[in-house]
Amino acid sequence: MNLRELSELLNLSQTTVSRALNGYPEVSESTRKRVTEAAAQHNYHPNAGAQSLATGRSMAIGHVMPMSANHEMVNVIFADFIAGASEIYGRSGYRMVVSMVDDKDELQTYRDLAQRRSVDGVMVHGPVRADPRIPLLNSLGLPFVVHGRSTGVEAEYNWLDVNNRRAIEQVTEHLISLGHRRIGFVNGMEHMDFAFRRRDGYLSALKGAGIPVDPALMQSAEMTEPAGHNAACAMLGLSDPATAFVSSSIVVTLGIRRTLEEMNLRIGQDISLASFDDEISALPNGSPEAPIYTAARSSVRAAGRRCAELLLGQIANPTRANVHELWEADLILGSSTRAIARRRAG
Amino acid sequence: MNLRELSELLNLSQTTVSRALNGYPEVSESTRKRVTEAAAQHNYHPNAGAQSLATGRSMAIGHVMPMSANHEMVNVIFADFIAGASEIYGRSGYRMVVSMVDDKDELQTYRDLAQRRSVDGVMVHGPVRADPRIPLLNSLGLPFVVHGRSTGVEAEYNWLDVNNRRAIEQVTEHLISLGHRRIGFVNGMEHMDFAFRRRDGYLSALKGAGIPVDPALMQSAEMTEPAGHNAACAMLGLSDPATAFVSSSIVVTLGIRRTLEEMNLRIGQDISLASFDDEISALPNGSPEAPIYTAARSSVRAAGRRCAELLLGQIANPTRANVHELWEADLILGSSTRAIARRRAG
DNA sequence: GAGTCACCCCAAAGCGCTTTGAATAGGTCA
DNA sequence: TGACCTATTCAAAGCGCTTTGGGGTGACTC
Repeated sequence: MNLRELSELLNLSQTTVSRALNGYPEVSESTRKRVTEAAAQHNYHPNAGAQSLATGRSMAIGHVMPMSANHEMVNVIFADFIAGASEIYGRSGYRMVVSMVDDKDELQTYRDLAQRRSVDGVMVHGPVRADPRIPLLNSLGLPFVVHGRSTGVEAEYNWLDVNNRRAIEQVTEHLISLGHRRIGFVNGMEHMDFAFRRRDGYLSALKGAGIPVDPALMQSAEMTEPAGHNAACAMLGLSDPATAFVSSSIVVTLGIRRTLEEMNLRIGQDISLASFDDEISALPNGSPEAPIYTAARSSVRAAGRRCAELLLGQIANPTRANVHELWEADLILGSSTRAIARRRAG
Repeated sequence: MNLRELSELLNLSQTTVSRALNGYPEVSESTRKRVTEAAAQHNYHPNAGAQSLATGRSMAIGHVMPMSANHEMVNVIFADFIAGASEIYGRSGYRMVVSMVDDKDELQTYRDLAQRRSVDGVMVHGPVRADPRIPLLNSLGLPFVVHGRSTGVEAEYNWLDVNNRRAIEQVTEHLISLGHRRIGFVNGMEHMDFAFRRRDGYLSALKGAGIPVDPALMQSAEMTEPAGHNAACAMLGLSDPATAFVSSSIVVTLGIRRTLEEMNLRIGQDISLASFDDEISALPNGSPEAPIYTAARSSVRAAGRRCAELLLGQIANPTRANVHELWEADLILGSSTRAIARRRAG
């Protein structure tokens, strides 16, 4: 069933049927009703390719994930983010096209998307420092929103970011206020912009308290369970071991926790544990009343929703000024942090 | 830059340029070279909508996720699955379009996709028992592959499934062989086909060993960390408590583990823990040499790759007979299961 | 009763590509 | 030299939709 057939069926022109379906005013309510009913009855939906050819709009948003990011936690975060974004797209009739590409093909992928007009805009995930995608997309004229920011890019662009620096500064300050001075920092890969900023926050908190920086208490690695385990093993094995940890995600925290168990150390009592918490849906951090981990929390899914709104807004109104949103993370006090205690024997 | 402009630039007809780019034989190698070079230089890529209109193929695969499944673990699994599928799509020039839809709209979404011709095939995720999507897709004539199976659907269709029944039967048998008779089973939602089959496997292992079934040792809930925690609390609080657990995923196992810690029970020593392990990339189950959890393991990402291959094969050759693949999970023996021990005091 | 205005509807062009069927060159052979 | 291939290239139609620029019809005004 295509438009021509439908219009013949109704004894109307294609124009009228098209207008009726697309809500144009110059068609009477009675014919509109007749048309929409017939369309529903015969399950008519306009051909996507034809529509995009005729309108120049594809009604699709591109999400490009570099494969390398895939090995990490980013994968899980990505899932929650697109779940949020999808909600918004769905409401506005947009589809989401996801491509996972080799890093080396990534820029070419954007050029390709732009040239083929297969998407009306793109979402930029996991920005690194001086991210080359941003100037490229600006030059391509393809609307985009960055989830995060990129230090070292002076161009203007739409972004929504969590105040990663402040969030980690805050949890570190919290640990310091509890008396900790040997605080292990288990960070993500620091070429990623968010990890770079978190490092800043950690260092700034130490500096504010006059605590010397010990490189042995800082790790930068993929945000996985084993990475947390390794880091904790190393930092607890020091002659002057860590008494607390700041971790980059709940998954990393699970790895740290495994180390504590192996060493028979009790969370909260013997060692304090604070995290950045992306609110991954499968891994809730306890109940709202009784959070397990002290954390700086910010919902990835909510970010996905908002980024999608910003992007659709930009597409609807291309001359709109760029939007920048900096979200503060919520500080959640859980049972995993306590005033410093002497290490248990054993 | 479109085809017309490119052809004018080269002083060739659109036909010749199109054929040169699409590898048709009736164009000389010298002009083909000239054309491809000019196309690369001007970053020409054919307009997606026009191409799909002209060929009738959209070069896209649809992945529809019902929103309800979203709250669960399924989300994380979904991410790994599509990462695998993407690899295959990318190689063949296919794109992936993802829609997350309200459950009530799901069937309509498939009708819509088929009618609009916005995808050449779809992947069916998270089949439930007697899944209505399967007969619908069959009637729509849209090629599809089911990741899993659907008990109660007698129609023919392509599927790839893990032998969930046998996998859980095996880990349960393993626990029984270690002397456990009070084995808690923390399952996913049993309207999902995979969970239904796993239940079967659990029951069959008990039956084989002549162990009575205790409903208090069986839970069916979403596959989250808190669900594991709750189940473990309940089953360890019984007058005749569980001495071992079979869990439906590593995430659930983490919740069980939390309960054990709270109760000061040591994994492996005081309580045994076995899981189904989907090999989520962010949550590796220890190292290959030293797995933490005893588990039936099967890679979701590999399944994504294979399902994508099956689907593209079906599209390329629509008259091909349906393919059914049943994968056996690998039994991994970790340090979390041991011969039954008396409960520690305390 | 002619002119004016809404209101509703239509024919046809055009989006950028693929593909059919035909035309043009350049060689070969009798 | 002209007929006949073969190897290249081309003009034009068509995919299914939107949208421009009219046109007809009745009601209403003067």
